[in-house]
Amino acid sequence: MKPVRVRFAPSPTGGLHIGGVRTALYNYLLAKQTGGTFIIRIEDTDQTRYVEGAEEYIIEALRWLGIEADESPEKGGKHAPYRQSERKPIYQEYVKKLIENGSAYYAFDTEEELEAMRQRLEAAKAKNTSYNIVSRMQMKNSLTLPADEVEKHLQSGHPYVIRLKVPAKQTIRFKDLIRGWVAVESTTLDDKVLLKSDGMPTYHLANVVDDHLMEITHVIRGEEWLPSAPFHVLLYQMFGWEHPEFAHLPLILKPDLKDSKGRIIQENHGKLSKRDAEAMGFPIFPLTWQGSIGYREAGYLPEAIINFLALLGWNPGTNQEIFSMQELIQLFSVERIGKSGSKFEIEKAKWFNQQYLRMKSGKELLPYLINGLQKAHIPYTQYTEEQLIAICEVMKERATFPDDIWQEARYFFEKPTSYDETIIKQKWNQQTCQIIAWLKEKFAQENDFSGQKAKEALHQEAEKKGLKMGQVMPVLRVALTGTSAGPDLAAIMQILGKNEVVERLENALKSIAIPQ
RNA sequence: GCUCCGUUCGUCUAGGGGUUAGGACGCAUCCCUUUCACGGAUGAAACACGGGUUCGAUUCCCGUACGGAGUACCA
Repeated sequence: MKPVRVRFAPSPTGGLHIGGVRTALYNYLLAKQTGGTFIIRIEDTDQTRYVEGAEEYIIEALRWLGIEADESPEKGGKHAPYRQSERKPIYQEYVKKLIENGSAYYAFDTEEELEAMRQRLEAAKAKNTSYNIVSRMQMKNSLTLPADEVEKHLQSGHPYVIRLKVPAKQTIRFKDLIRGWVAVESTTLDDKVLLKSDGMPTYHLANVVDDHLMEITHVIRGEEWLPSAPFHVLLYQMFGWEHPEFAHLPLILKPDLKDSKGRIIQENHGKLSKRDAEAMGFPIFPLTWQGSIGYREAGYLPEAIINFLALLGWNPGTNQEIFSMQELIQLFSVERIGKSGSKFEIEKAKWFNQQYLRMKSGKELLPYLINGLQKAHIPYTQYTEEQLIAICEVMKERATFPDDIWQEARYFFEKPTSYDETIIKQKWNQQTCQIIAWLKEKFAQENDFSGQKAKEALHQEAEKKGLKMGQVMPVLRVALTGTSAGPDLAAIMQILGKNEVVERLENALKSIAIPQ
């Protein structure tokens, strides 16, 4: 495939929605695969919705995920500026061409007049209540007003918009890379506003002009744009330009509400929204944004998010599930994107997270551990770096998130304050107590303590006393950690070290009463 | 309402005129294990419906139902 030029064009109206991330990802993958160019363009033509910091946030969020632009407002590029608000004169220049060739016209109607028109048409039970080929002849615009009056309005600074003059009886066809041929009758289209009264372009104008000027070859965007694609095709036609390829991505849908067993409590439909995500307890933004926790802060790894998102609507046709960004770049293809929306099931994302967590070495996990401990104000200076790495190694198999490493094993950092009652009731007795006491003495005298040796010693002693491992190991575990579950005891003792082990055994012997 | 789009296990999906309809997540059972987790094995679980076309349709065509998106001087 020839090198493509694609763009991700968000509005800086808030945090970057996870659906937007997937759109950016697909664009990025195609660009990198073809040796093409991935552009970030900021669509900030609605000044009323502009949010301070949103643009920086979007760039930073994509960067965290490993999606870096080749051309962007930050980086620049041969088609700068990449912020639409800075391109205002360009749109005005181009829309003039449309006026000149009769493809667009001035409209002077006030908001009240537009509302009146809608109500009139609704009352008349009209099928189409929009400003269109029929209704425009009743309105105040350069099609109905005499030329001199139009001129007068324009000169006097009377507010106006420029509207697209949708042609009569034309079938607009275009081929969508995902959906195939889409056809719409021009009669059903309305005369969209191209230039707003504040002189800013609407999405439709800005998008077409910029995509053409920036030599975009493939427009890959969400399905919510499919209904307006005919307008864009029309605009390309009117400008006398060839339109880029279109690919409209299926939507990401909200998941059903489920209980802990995965049974559906409530079936949900519709586009995933921030509200839904927050109500169901999973992030919607990559990074925390204005109090809404991000995937990063919730403990998701960027590789996992990328992998999960890549497979939400696309698949390579094989049974492979785990993909690095490099593999995705190699394997991605627009043809293999599905047509229907995908429900966003966070359980699968967690599974990916677990997979990627396990692939990391203890050393790679160390910063996550330290960060988590610091945040929770849990002291850890009693351990060397090697010991902390060993904790990561031993815990990562049973963790989904980095914080699980210490949350599932607090006993590494704090001596047990209570002991699992079930185990105590079942196995804490005269005999096992004796063994623990014996072990304590033995370890205390040991010069060359090791977890493995300690475990073996226990093994032998238990055998001598005619006890099974199943009777004595849980007792040792509960004495050492207070819990009944966790990693191999030899590993735990190794990390804890001789003194700590002896001390904890002593504490246990003192504080646990033998049940009657 | 109108326009456009869609529909394979609960979910993400593979497949495609003749298949025991495949995989993954989740769920269940068993094995491994001192335990939890990991791992392994097994299981329950799907072609929305109705008409065509055809020797044969889940696959192709047409309807219906259901779902979604759009319908702003928002993107």
